[in-house]
Order: sequence, then structure tokens, then C-alpha cells
Amino acid sequence: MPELPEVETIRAGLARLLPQRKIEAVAVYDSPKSFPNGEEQTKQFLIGADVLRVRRRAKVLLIDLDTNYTLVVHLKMTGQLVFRGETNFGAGHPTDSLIGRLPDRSTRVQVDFIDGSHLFFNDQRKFGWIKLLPTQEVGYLSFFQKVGPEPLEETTTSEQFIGRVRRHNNMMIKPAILDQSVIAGVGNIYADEALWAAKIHPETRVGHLSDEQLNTLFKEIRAVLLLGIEKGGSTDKNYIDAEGRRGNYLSFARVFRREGQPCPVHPDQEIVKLKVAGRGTHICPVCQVVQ
DNA sequence: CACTTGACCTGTCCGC
DNA sequence: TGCGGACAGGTCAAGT
Repeated sequence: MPELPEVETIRAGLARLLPQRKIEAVAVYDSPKSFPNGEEQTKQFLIGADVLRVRRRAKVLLIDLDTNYTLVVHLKMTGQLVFRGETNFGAGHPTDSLIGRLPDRSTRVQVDFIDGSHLFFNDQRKFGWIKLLPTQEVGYLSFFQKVGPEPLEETTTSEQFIGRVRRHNNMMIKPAILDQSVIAGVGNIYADEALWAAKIHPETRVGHLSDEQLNTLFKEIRAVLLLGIEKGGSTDKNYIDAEGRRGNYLSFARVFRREGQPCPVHPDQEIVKLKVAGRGTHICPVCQVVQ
């Protein structure tokens, strides 16, 4: 579920909450994809380490430790990373939280800090994972070798985006922008929102789009991701931030999950849901026409 | 090689 | 109310 705005919101929360806390213990409940190099050995590497900082690249969280190791976390569809301080362990969580006392039955990994606080990795569908790697080696993960530029970095340009997306001239534009090697961090929600804003039908072939249209699309990708961050991400069923709070973006979404509702600019036209490249896709058939 | 499809999992929702 | 099937926001391997 989490796309760039959700992962960034979690990162910002963890960056305030985790640094300088020292790991006392780690429990792995049921997370077959986590710690592939031996659970027990990995735990020994973790115990006694302090958290230095929390970074994000694409949809991946990087928790750097003072031992030159990094916890690499991918939340995939239903992953959550929730911090509980000593004082709000249990009943003190925010009232709008989707979850109660932790650990619960979706908790896969629990990290205890010596000050009595905890970090929980919850994941209903078990697609997500946590790996421990030497910090220097994180960049060598195959995902990071091929992942595209960060859309919100000042140094990332529209020309870079256009150059990368044009490598897939035959592909439909929606699966092209979902491809993490084209641009990092866009997922199904923000893809639909950006394509609507750019007035581009998701099934249009990249080769049929002008540079001007792709430039507009890049600007709209940036805009929807920024709005997503501003609203604390999108909560449909599962997503919560590091403190258990829901995100509000979907209240501002213009097409995603709004089938049957009026298009914001064509009040007489209903948003339609279709399937594009296997993914649920939402469009205004007047705003967005296949070229 | 470029692109598409199925697999990974569990939970929920919808129609019969 | 019960049950089968479709579907869910991501990525990768396998297949065409």
C-alpha cells in the first residue's frame, strides 16, 4: 500500500522518534522474507546498536545504526512501522489509530529499545521484509541499482523523467510510471491522480505523448506526491504512520476510488473504473482520452 | 529483449 | 448466514 508519500510520512516520524535509542532485543514472529541471513545471528548484530538516522529511497526505508549496519525495510502492500513509547504502549495510542495494543497478530518483527520503547513491523499479507546490511552495501541491492530518480529532489529534472520514460515508447503510460526504474515512488493511487491532472489516458502509449505532455505529467506527479505528504498519506484500509495515525489524502483525491462520483471539472461526467495492466484504474472519460 | 502475467499472502467484500 | 470468487496500494520471477 505505501507509496512515496506514505513512506516519507513514516520516515519523518521515525526520524523524530528513533535516533539515539539503543536496541535491547529483537523478536521475529512470522516474517519469512525478513533476515534471510539467519535470524539469530542478525539479532546478535542488532543488540546494543544505536539508531543514527532514518532515510528513504523510493518506497524503501533505511534505518542507519551506529555499527555501520542499516535496517532496510520494504512495506510492500500492507506493512506498517509503528513506534510505541514507554508511556503509550497500549492504551495511550491516538484515538484515530487503526490498531490497538501491540504486538498483535499481524506483528512480524518487534524491536525493543533499552528505554522501554518499541518499534513494531506489522504486515498482514507478509509481502514486506526487513533486512540487515552493512550500510555501504545498501546501494548494491539490485533494486537500488536500477531505481529511477527521486521525483521530489530539486536536482531531478523533467528532462531526466522524459528520457527515462521514453525508453518504454511502446508501453502504456500508466505501467511506465509505475515502473520504479523510470521514476521512484509512484504507485497506483498517485499514478491515477497524476494522470488525471495531466489529462492523459492511462492506456496511451508513451510514443504517442508529446514532450510537453510528459513535462506536464512530471509536474503533476510532483504535485500529487507533495499533496500526499502534506495530507499525511493515503489511508484506505491499512496505512498508518509511525505514531499510528491515518493519512487524509483520499479525502482530497480527485479520481482514485471515486468511481460513480462526478469528475471535479466535468460535474455531469462520472469517474469510471477500469483495469489497466492488471491494476485498478480510475479516470474521467472526458478529461482523459486515448491518443 | 521488452513487455505481460502470475506468484507471493491474508482479509474483506460482493453476489448467489 | 454461508460460501466461493474477485480484489487490494508492490515487486520480482517466469513466461510469451
